[in-house]
Amino acid sequence: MTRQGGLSNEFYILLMVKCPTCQEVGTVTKAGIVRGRQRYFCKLCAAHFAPGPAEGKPKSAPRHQTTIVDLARELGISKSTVSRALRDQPDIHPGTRRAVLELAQNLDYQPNLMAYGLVKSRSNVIGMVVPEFYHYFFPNVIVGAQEVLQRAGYNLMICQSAESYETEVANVKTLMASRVDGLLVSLTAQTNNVEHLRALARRGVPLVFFNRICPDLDTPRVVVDDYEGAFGAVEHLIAQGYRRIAHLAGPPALLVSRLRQQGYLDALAAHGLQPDPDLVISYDLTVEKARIYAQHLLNLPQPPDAIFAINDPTAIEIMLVAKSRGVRIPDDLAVVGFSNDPMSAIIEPGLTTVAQPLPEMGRTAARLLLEQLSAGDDFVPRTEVLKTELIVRGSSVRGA
Amino acid sequence: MTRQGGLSNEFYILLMVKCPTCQEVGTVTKAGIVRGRQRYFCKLCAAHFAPGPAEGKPKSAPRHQTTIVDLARELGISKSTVSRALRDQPDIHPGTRRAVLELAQNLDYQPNLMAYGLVKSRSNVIGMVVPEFYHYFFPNVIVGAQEVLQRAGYNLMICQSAESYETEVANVKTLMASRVDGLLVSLTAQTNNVEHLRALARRGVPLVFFNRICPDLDTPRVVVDDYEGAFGAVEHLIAQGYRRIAHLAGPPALLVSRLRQQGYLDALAAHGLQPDPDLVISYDLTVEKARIYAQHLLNLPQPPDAIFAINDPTAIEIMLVAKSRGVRIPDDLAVVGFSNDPMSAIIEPGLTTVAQPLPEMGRTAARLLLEQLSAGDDFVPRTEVLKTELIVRGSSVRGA
DNA sequence: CTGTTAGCGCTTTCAC
DNA sequence: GTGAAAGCGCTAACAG
Repeated sequence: MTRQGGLSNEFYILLMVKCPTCQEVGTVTKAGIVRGRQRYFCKLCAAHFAPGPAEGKPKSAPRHQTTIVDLARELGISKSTVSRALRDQPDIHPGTRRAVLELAQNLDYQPNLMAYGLVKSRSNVIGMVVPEFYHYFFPNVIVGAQEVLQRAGYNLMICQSAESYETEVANVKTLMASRVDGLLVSLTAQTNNVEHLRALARRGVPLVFFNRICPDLDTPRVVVDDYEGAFGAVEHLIAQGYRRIAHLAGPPALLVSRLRQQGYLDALAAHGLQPDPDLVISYDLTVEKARIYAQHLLNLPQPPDAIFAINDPTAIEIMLVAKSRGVRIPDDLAVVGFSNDPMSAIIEPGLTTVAQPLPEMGRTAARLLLEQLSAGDDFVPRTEVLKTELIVRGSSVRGA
Repeated sequence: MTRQGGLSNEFYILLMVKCPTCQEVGTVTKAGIVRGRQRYFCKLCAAHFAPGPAEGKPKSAPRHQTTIVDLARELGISKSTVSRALRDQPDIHPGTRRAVLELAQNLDYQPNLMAYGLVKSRSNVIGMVVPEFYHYFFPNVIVGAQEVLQRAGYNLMICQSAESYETEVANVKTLMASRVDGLLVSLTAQTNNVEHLRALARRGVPLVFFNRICPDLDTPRVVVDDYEGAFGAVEHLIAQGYRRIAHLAGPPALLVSRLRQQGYLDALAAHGLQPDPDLVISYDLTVEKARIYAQHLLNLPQPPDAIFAINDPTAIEIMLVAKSRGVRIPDDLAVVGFSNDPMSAIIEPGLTTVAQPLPEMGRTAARLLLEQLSAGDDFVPRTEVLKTELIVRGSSVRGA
């Protein structure tokens, strides 16, 4: 019996004590675990922390899952009749149906989706590929997508590409091996070859991109109005009196980056501000780089008086750097992010940010996929553009 | 052609403009989209935002996925030989193997995992049921679990029970219908009937609990040392001179809650402090309730001078409430959380918290499952206890 | 209304 | 070395 956890030792004890978990006082009859600080659990609770007794373990596990053949045999009818009864088909004797349903219930029958999928050539599983799900963004999109898909009888299989192109390709491959019925994809920041996806699209595999969409593929897409959101955010900064506005942008490979950057530039232009190339930096969205570029911007001979960041994690990193240097926000420096990550409400001052309807993005992507699934070749791909909303907080309002 | 997004209108334009996306200047030849603020995209970019032309769309999609029969036919050999070649079995002519592998490559053959699963009675999919994945906690556990499982050739199918018992039961059912090879489970806060899981355990379905474990089931488990972590956190508060220490606890249904609470109580006792029942409140982990109870505690005739919270979201809510009332942290009130959510480093003052090795928890749970998968009935369940670490920040250190 | 038959894509004896 | 045949659990004609 090996142990990998942080445990040190274990032995049997017999002692009158109070169990720290359930408060029961009595004789400790089971293995207790000794750690730096000694604790004695009651029988029940000790069992949770000690290796199980393997007592009642059925040696030859009755691993068998009930099948329709079992039901048929039991009822003395054919398996096709069982199948029909189970799927509520018209031509079936009510009595038979009732009997089947009842037995299925009793024997805890669960249809084997693999067998079902094999004959129907569909898995009822949707694959999803996201770059990461550490942050606020993707988990919330996933939640929305799952809501819609679940309701439609689909399961979600989620893979994270970890912002790696190779992993993304591998993920897609794995999902296709599982014969997912469709794919929800948000590209990595380094994906510029989309042959792995183009091949699927060509083959007719339903494909929906969201957020990190693929410009070269004629598939449905869900995005927020990044351009508009960025434009509005920068316009807000200008309205607040900031003039030397920098932009910490994402990698140009992402359309999102390009659109937000263009929104930034156009907003400056619209208000007669000359863009300064020194104030626009594209980076790879890693925390370390965010810190470095924030430092860099603040070290400039003529530092910016405001920074519009590609997203909230970036903006927050900027704020932390600024604060650590004694740069006052928003007096010396305004900061605006993108996403309305909960952190933006927590940090002080609050971070002004462009909110995106995340679960709605997931829901929309899922709906688009379902539509495509049912419409088949008649489906005409389209792009859904969701609205953003500027959330103004202290980081961009002087004297607030 | 219907539109659901926030779009208003669309029409065709012909104009010399600069595309806001790619900067290309030229004649706009494609559908542009008019919004509140007008924008004209270049041909390429416009395509992203306009409904696709459905031009090159192959009407009768060659949806067919290559099978081993295709390969066999093409090579004039039997499908069994192809099967053997594909899975690198011994008795096969090197030349045949090479030919098969090459053709498979060319025809982009992907084994059908459903068919494979059907004959092997295994899906190579692991199911996971988590209460939520909005917060920091579960996504990070998932990442760790996925890392290990992926490497072992398994896919993860994740369901969220949304802290609802019924949903949890439904999730487990769905996953079992997909014939997942094993289950990674973290219970909802309201699950006190575990028959749905006991049935699986009895049937020999590999089952690992993590974090929100099930005390009544003799399965492998992964937890952090909640008792110890809580004890240490409260001991720290005492060392800092706080004496009237409250505890905002989780629902007693969760062992995690009970253990942390006991750690709290024992730490008080160990330092000769009398626990005050008014200062211990169990709640359901919803934000609204956190706020209410935080208010309640601060409204007490004799309010606490410190609060140990069941987790970081709770602690942060407490801090927000305190700050909004002008209660100074840590002078008037110390706060300690549990989890080391990134927010705890962002909020001011920084939140002292008990860090848990999240991805490690996922990895350990996955490893335990894999072990069980390969050991079968010989597997002896055990509980892995991971270490916590107290991260001391400003919220609990006076004059810091 | 129900049973029979074939087959989804793959692995696996068992022959040759 | 390779092929033929059976079968995983289920659905879907096609007969009765």
